[in-house]
Amino acid sequence: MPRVSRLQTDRNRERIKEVSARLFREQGIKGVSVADLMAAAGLTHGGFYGHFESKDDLAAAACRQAFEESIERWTAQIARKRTQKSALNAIVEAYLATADRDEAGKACPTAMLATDVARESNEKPIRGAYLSGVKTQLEILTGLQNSGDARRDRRQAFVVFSTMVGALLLARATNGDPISDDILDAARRHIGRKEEG
Amino acid sequence: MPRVSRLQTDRNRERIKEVSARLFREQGIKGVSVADLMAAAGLTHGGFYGHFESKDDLAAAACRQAFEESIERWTAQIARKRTQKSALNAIVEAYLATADRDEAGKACPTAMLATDVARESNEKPIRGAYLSGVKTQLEILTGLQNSGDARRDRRQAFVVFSTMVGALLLARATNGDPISDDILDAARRHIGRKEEG
DNA sequence: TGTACATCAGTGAACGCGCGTTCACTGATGTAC
DNA sequence: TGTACATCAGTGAACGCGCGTTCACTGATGTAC
Repeated sequence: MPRVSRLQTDRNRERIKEVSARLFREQGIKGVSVADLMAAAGLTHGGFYGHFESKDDLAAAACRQAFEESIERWTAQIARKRTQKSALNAIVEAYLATADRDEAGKACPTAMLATDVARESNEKPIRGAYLSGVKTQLEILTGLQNSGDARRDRRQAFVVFSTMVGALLLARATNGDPISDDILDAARRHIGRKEEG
Repeated sequence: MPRVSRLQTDRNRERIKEVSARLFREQGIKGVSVADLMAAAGLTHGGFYGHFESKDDLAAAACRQAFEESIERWTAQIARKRTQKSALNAIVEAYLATADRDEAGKACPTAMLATDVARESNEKPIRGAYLSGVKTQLEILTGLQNSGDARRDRRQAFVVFSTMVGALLLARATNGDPISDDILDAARRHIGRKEEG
C-alpha cells in the first residue's frame, strides 16, 4: 500500500495538522501520543517523521493551524457586521457560547493552549507560534475598540480578551456544575453591556 | 533507616502534599512523576502508596492544599484592610503581580490547574476538590462587591475573577515578551479603576 | 524503668505498559527514454 | 503512448526510557509485660 501520490502526501500532512490542532486543544500536548495523532489521521505512527522533525515541531505547526482557523472565523464575523460594536459582540457571543466550552477542540487556541505553552521551555517552537497568534488576536480586538485613544483601545482590548479567556477556562474547569453556565453568562453580559453603554 | 516515628510520618505526608501542590501548578499533573514528587519531598518513590491510594488521589489532596494556602492568603489580606474596596484591590494587586506569573508554584490554583482539571474525567477526585476551591474564592470575591444587589455582586465577582484568571494565564503564556507585562498592567488598572469609580 | 517482640514506614528492585523515535522493508508513484 | 526503473510515503517491528504501581525486605518505632 505504501508510496502515495504527492497530492495525497500533502493531504496527509494537512490532515495530521488538523487532527493535532483539535486533539492538542482537547487533551493537551502531553495528553496525546504521536501514535494517537497518526491513527486519528488514518495513518500508522512510523510515517510521522517523514512529515515532521519531532513532536515539538508538530506542536508548533498544529498551534499555527489552530490560530489560522480561529482567526479566520473572527475575520469572517467582522466582515458580516457593519459596526465595530456588533462585530465585537458577535465574536464574544461565539467565544463564550456553551458550545465552545464543550468542544475544546474547536475553541480558541489562546485559551486552550495557554497552560501548555506556559509550561514549555522558551526554546520550543510552539512558543513563537503561540505568541504570534495571541498578538494577532489582540490586534484585531484593539481594532474593534473606539475610545479615540489608541493606547486606551489597546488596554481595553487586553482586558476584554483576558475576561473572555478566563471565563472560558473557568467554565471548562467547572463544567458539570451550574456555576459553569453562570460564569459564561456573567462574562457575556458584562462585555455586551459595556459595549452598548 | 526505615520505620520512622508517627510524627515524622505525618510530616512526610504533609511535605508530599506541599511539594505536589507546588510542582503540579508549575508543571502540570502529567508533567511530574510520582518519583519526581517523592524525591522533591526527600523520599524514595516506593513509599508513596503508604500515603496515598494513587496519583489521582494525591492530585486531589494537592489541589486542596493549594487552595488552602491561597485562600488563607486572601483572608489574611482582607483582615488587614478596612474597606471592601481596598481589600479587593490588595488581592488583585498580589494576584496580578509579576511575581505570581513567574512563580507558578505559588500562584492561584484556580488559574494554574484550570486546564489540567478541565481535561480530567468527571470521576477523578481532583474535580470535586477544584470546584470546591473555586466556589470558595468566588464567594469571597462576591462578599467584597457592594452594588446593593446580591445577584449583581455575584455576577461582578465572576467577571472580576475571570479577568484575573485570564490575565494571569495570558501573561504566563506570553512570558518573555513585553506584551506579558502589558496584559498584567491593563488588567490591574482596569479592576483598580472600576473599584474606585 | 527495662526487656522482648510485633508493627509498619520507607527502601529499591521489579512489573507491564506506552512513550518518542528509528529503521529495514515494500510496492505504487513519478521519471527517463 | 508505452516500457523500465529509480524514488520515496507509508508500514510495522524494534530501540531505550520513564511511567504508575507492586512487593519482599529491613530495621527503628511502639507496645506489652
